[in-house]
Amino acid sequence: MPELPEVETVVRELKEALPGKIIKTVDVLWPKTWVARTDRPITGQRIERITRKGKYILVHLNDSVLVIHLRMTGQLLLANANAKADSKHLRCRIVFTDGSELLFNDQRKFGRMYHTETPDGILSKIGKDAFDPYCTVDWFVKQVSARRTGIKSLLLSQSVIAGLGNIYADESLFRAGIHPASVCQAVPVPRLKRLFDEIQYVLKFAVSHMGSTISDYRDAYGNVGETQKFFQVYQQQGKPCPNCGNEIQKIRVANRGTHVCPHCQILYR
DNA sequence: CCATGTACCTGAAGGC
DNA sequence: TGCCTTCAGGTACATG
Repeated sequence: MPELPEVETVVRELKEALPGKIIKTVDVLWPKTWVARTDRPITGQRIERITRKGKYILVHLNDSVLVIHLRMTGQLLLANANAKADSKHLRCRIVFTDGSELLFNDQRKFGRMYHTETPDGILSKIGKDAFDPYCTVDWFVKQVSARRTGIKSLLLSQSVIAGLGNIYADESLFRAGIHPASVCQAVPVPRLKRLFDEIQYVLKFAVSHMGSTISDYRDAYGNVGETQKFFQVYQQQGKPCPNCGNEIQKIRVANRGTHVCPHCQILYR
């Protein structure tokens, strides 16, 4: 489900609602959801601030950090809002001393909440967040042009740019005119620069439209996103390409469903 | 280093 | 109706 724009939308809402709250209790309803990597008690801790790197949400407490990944179907919902707990898929409930709650729903149970003192152990495995000021076009080109892997595979790996998933990788590659199965090293530098710009555009556009809802994604207030109304290739197979009118194809790249216009997107190998 | 397959899970959709 | 297969926004890990 959630890629950078969806996670960013939730983070912006949590930033408004959570700082200052004190954790009273944590109820874990599906044990694998909660990964304790510290012995420090979470109860009694105060929320200082909320940050994000790639698709990870960091809830900074006064004495530890809660690192959350929503994976495919995770939802963080602020109770007391118009969002109600979907009790069937509720995996974790954090209750605050003021009576409000943060609920973690997750139909497929892939999502995780890591309680740790050292979030770097998790975050150092991924590259730079797409919106990190140090994630520049020159840095991106240098990283990508040195690799021999497939371009879509690299974008999905989070190892260079963190935040893209299947939707925005397909949309960015389409806008840049690069076939997803292209080999990184073979893509001309001007094309890579274009790709960097399109990634920035696609992600910012999606943030400004509150992310995409295919089925499960909801923001912290239970609202759906709007970006799915603007997809150019994702789930548009069989429809005409907005550029050339040829049919959008659905193929398999990096073992993922991949949407492509074979006419507009050049295969570099 | 890289590609591929599998595992983790539930549920919707399509074929028969 | 029901049974079976496939697929889904993500990532970690094992195996060549």
